[in-house]
Amino acid sequence: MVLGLDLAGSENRKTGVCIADKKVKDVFTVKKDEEIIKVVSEIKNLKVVAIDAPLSLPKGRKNIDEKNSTHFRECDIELMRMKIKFFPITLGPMRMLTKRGIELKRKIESLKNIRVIEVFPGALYDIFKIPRKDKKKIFEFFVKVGFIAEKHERELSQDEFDSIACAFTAKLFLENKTKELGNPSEGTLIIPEPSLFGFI
DNA sequence: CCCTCTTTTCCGCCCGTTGG
DNA sequence: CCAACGGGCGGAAAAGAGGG
Repeated sequence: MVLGLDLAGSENRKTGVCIADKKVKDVFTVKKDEEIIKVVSEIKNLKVVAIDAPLSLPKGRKNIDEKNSTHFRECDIELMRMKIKFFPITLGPMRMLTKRGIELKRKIESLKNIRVIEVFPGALYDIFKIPRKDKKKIFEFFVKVGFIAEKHERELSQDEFDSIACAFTAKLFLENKTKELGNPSEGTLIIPEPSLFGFI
């Protein structure tokens, strides 16, 4: 099983959660870290947790709040070179999200031996040429690749779609269909193998 | 629920200047 | 006279706060 999390920066906002293996089993939202930990601990045979949030700091930056000119990790620079747009981790609310992501990764890894990876739905959408905010197109893509059923009883939110994108990236990761950006000693970002476009 | 403002950074584009 | 370089400006990216 894999778990996709579209992490919010604050516990007052909704975090998208997607539980899947070959297909999506459940999609919902939660708010507190405590609830996320509960979900993680209850899933049997959980292999990978894929989180949409920065899970590391650039080398040369000890603290996220420190004001210095280091704003990017190697994986961020590689993303930039691929012309995939994203917000720097030092931008306003992103600082909060980064702190929460790093802390959550630590909590999950201390819980049991689960691989926690950083992912980015925006990169998945760009690689597969789906408009990032077009829920209809995103839904159609996941139906086409056989990850979700054609009918869903409820309209899903953007947070939930993003969590599905995280879970899908985790599934590709287990199938060795992903690319690891950056340096493992600093922290890496897992994205779908770009050459998959058109073959999936 | 929705909208608007703010945050940081880089890229792309246009225009002006400069040097060959 | 024209190409090449560079500076300035606008836009885009994710998310929270605050107000409707």
